[in-house]
Amino acid sequence: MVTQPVTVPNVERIHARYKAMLQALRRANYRITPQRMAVCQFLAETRSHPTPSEIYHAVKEQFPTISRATVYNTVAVLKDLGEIIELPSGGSAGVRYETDITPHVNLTCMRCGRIFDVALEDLDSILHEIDARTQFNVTSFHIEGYGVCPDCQEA
Amino acid sequence: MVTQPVTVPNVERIHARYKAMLQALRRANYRITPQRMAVCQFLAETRSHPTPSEIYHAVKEQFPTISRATVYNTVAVLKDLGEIIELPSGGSAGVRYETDITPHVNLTCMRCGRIFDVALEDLDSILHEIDARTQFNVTSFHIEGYGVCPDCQEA
DNA sequence: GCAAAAAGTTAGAACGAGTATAATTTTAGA
DNA sequence: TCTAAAATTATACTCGTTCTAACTTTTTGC
Ligand SMILES: [Mn+2]
Ligand SMILES: [Mn+2]
Ligand SMILES: [Zn+2]
Ligand SMILES: [Zn+2]
Repeated sequence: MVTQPVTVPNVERIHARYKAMLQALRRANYRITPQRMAVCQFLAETRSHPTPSEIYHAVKEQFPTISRATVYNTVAVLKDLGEIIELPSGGSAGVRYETDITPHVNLTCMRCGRIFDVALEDLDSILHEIDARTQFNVTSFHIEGYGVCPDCQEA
Repeated sequence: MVTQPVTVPNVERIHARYKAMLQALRRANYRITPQRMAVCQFLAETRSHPTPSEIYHAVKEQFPTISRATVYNTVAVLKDLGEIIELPSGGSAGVRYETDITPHVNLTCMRCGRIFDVALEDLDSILHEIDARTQFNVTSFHIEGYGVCPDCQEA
């Protein structure tokens, strides 16, 4: 039902994600800078699948001197570390970042542009089937659906 | 095994796809121009998931006066008609077009960049499950896997 | 502590995919 | 053949992303 499986209270989940991101940076010998902390904080809080520009503006409010280059650099590092996932985009739209790294399906509304999360069991049965049928070494995969969200169907 | 289910001989399949594209254009009252025929010809032949730029250069060899705008216009029309599918892309890479509209999974090799097709049964059982679990009206969806192809694993 | 080296941040330039525009050419149908 | 509508073309433009070089901060070695 276009909701995320809420098993952990939000405040705790956010804090856990934030700590995990910083921990991942530390483990890979990246330095923990105020800018990176601010970006991680925002990414841990949001559920909006933000674009780099949205991250930039959000962080800028609390941290007015941050530059776009730092945002791009930080998300690139977090992506390499597997803490966030880059969502491919079509046409001239920019990329978005997936901050919920638990396997799920993203449904993009072609009217309002929002992305909704759907938990689906057996997601990795797909991975197993691919493994069984190819010599390809698949490290990640994602499923995107496109259509019209409930809100936009009414209007 | 990173192959496409070859049920129809290639030459016939290509010709059938080509005719289907022109037919779709005609049905929707688009005019059949030499430029559109050349683009459709290339799209029917290729299995390379080409970018607009690759289409442009390929068609330019047989049709030196074609412009990029015409390529963009033509693929937009063919996409609207459902004859090709736009594959979202990450970062600064351009979109690619899926010319095989039968449901299958695309596996992208992160070393060599090639995209491989995998036929997978139960693809639309996923669609059904999404339907059952959401109010979202899903019109299309696709699955992409990322990893290392057999060739690149050896090297 | 102090200097040198390394890593990170920053503003702005550069790049390139994709879109918009307007003049010209071509098509389809009467 | 003639005409109106549609398509093609070169070009300008937009904007997301990457690159660059100067500057700042942090770490390292003495
Ligand atoms: Mn999501
Ligand atoms: Mn494919
Ligand atoms: Zn919507
Ligand atoms: Zn490869």
